[in-house]
Amino acid sequence: MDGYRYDFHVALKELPVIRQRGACCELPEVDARWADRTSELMKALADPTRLTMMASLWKAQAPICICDFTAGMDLSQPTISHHMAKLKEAGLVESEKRGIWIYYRLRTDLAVDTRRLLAQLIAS
Amino acid sequence: MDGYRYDFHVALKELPVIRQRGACCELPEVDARWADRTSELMKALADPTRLTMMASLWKAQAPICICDFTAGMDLSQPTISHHMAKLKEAGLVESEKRGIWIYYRLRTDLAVDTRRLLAQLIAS
DNA sequence: TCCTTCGATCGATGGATGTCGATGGGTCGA
DNA sequence: TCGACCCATCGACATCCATCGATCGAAGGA
Repeated sequence: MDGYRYDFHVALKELPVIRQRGACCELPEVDARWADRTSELMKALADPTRLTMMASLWKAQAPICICDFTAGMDLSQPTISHHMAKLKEAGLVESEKRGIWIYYRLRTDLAVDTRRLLAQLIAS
Repeated sequence: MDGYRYDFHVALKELPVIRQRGACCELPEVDARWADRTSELMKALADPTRLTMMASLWKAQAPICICDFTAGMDLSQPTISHHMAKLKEAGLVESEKRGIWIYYRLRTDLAVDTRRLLAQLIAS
């Protein structure tokens, strides 16, 4: 690990900071747009139903008819539709109509970062 | 890429499924406990303030006094405290008192998966 | 042309969540 | 001992969100 940085296991007593009451220190720079964008992605994944949908699509590596989710998950059809719409709005999935059925799949143009994140998430 | 799996770019017309009205197909198995546990983690990260806190702690690689967050972020002191409590409840950070100050840092015993996830998230 | 199935949308509802002011306990310098 | 500072907690409030029943348009078989 980089010797110029503190290790995770650094003890508090080794802190080189001399505190004064009423005086605070600088924080590392964090891009606000990154935080907003990333929190939107996290919100899209912050639900067990949507996570299950994403994992199913990831594992299937193929489009899945939404009727299969409706039949296989213990939720009403409007709720399933609502969750899938959220995933679509977040840019994670896309849909295609085929007769009376609508198939969903992972966006084929997912960002590499996003795909790596999903791999990390679902493989764990 | 693994030839035994469908590529992400598989076209819908190549689907080997013959649909019948009223009949649905099986979904890939997804562990419900995984979904619940992971969604809790996503919830903890589904807020720009908390993401900024996590990124700060990650980048600093050192404990940070919560007074620095209170001074540096445009939110009230109770709100900052509330968000940090959420991160703590999610098992992402730990705290230690030092005089009148309280320092937070990433949990030293973070799961490897969780740490990899954070690295993936914050590096992007 | 009817009737069934599929799936999105609407409206309502109960619960979760982000935010803040007020308060109180803890710590330490004067 | 007193006052200033740090920070968690509480209560209140507005907003967001997951869920469902009802409804409607689209597609296609009978």
